[in-house]
Amino acid sequence: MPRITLPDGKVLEFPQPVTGRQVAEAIGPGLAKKAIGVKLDDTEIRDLARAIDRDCTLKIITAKNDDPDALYLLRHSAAHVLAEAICALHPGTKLAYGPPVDEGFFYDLRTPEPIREEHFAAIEAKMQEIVAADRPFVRCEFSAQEGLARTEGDKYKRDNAERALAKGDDTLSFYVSGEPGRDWEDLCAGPHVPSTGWLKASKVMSVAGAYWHGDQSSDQLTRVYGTCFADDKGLKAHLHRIEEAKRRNHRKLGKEMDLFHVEEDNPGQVFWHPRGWAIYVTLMDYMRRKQVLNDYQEVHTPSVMSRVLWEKSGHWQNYRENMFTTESEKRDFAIKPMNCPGHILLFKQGLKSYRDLPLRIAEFGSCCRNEPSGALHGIMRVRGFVQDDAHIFCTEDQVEAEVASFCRMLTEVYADFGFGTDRIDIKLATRPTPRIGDEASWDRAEKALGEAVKAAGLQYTISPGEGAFYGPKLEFTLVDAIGRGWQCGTIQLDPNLPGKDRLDATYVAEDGSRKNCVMLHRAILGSLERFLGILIEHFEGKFPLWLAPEQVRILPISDDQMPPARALKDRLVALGVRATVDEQAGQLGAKVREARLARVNYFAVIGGKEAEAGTVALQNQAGEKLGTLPQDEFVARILAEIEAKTLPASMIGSA
RNA sequence: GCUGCCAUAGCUCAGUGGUAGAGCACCUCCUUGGUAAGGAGGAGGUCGUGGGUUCAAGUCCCACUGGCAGCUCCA
Repeated sequence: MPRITLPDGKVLEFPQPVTGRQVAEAIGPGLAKKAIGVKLDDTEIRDLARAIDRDCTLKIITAKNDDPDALYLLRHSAAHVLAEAICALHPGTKLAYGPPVDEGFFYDLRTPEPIREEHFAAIEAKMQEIVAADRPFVRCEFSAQEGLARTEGDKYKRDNAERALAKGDDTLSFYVSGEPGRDWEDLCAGPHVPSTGWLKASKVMSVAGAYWHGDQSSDQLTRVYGTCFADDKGLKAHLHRIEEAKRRNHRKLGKEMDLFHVEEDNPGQVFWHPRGWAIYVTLMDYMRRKQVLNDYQEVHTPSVMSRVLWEKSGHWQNYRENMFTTESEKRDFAIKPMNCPGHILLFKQGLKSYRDLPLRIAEFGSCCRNEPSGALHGIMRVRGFVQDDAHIFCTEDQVEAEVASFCRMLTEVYADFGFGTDRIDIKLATRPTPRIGDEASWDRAEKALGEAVKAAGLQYTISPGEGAFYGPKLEFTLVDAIGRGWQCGTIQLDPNLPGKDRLDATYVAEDGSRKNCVMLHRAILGSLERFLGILIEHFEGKFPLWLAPEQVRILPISDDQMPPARALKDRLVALGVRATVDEQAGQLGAKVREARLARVNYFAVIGGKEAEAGTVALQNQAGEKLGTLPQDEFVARILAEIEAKTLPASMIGSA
């Protein structure tokens, strides 16, 4: 006698097991028509046609672009349609695995001939046929034995089936797209939408290689990516977002705006051009100021350190293949991939008292990591980079307060770049396996981090098992202007590295005894290179004034205004403003066009009238004409806007 | 690192086995102008590198390097 509780708290009672569809019908026929599945107890998504025989809470899932559960169902089902289409067009195709993912779904399979982009149109046409036929997804359940028999000779599906059984399932389910025995079927746990007709807004996106179970030594499969939305509108919006991402690509804008380049013979290391470096330095100066205000002390430690030190820190044993090494007079050295060992050595100079703690040591640490070539990506993932790194040496009792104050500093910083708390996603990564340390200290550590986030007035979710082997960590992900997430900030509790067995960082406690401190590894921007890449994409190269590489360009109308134009530029430069004069001969229209394309924030026109009156005619990057104003007023306005770190009008408010 | 795709002028790209092209940028000259392109001329290339097929290779084949996408990785 299932008692079913609806999201609004209403309870429906049924005399016998019911299907999701029957529940929907009981609520209303309109809803039943729109329903594509149900979610039980907020955890289990099920087919509409499956019977429910227990008490539960239930949500009817309808096809909506903003409901992750709906997208899950649609995409999982679309993966079947894709696979069926490929099987039809490429006989002999072996199916492996086809789950929904963040932006859509994929299907891993092995085809007799390689699938290429030129096949997409045919695959999509076939998919549309299947969708138009509006065939039902029919769940067929078999006993373990019968199910296994059905996968006989099919390496991948057999393996999937065995894994499902090993996991504890006692039956195996297949989904038929249509009529059992006649139409295409696939071993699949489900769930699926009621019929293929729901999958109108599907598209094949790309093709890539993948390995069976992600194992490089295993079979190479073809992974075909697709996506699916509730309707055309959702699909179009998605395709538009992809176009947006292309337009904002930092590699493209970096070239276009002359910010940096990477040499073909030196992959993974950035050559910063004057304009890019101007932003970089601004970022660094800004963080330096923030750190001072938050009681950090800036230091600088060596880039190359002896193997002896890396052995003590454990990096030589555990991180070797990611380090660039060198040698001198028969001794091995490594370029630092991290700053923590150096900071501990620095901490250990002189005797530290409990009165010195917490001690916050910051460094714009230039690190090199020998990343695999395939991982490199523009300036986002490089082999040489600088972190806004700092280590907080403290006692276990001080951890919570330190983490809370870090959270406050971090939200202030992010807000200055236009990421308000609604654009920060916080995860608490908890104890992994394997790990070191006893359960009680993990309990305390995880609790301290969680409480600290709350104390800072923020919310977090748990990321189970994702902590470092030595301690839990918080990870801060920024959501950019087009909704993409970028993990930047982090704070990790580490009792290991400063511990007795590693670098042994101690202080004299109140009772005169020596105690080991714990340390917090923390960064807000992460890698400056990567953060700048994120900013380029977030702002589409149209930086807020305080960050912009060229803040003001002065446009004289003719050579006669060159002297006053240069004088105004010199005045601005002396005040720390990044200002230039367009010295080219040419018409004003051309100069305005170039200034806008170069994403200069403000351009100040000086013609005969302005020169005489000591004014400028002002326009901004967006093309808004801001009128004619006295030069004094203009200068004051620029300085005020830099000081206020005003964000571009288009970036204010959340998306 | 693995798989697939890609590599032509500073940039964006065309060139489908038979004499290397366009637009923009650059240089020179003319033009001194009022808010998104004034005009004329010029220079610019070992077609990523190395091998092979061919009478002939930017074009076809192989390897390497780099880039892109995905995988994997990110103690």
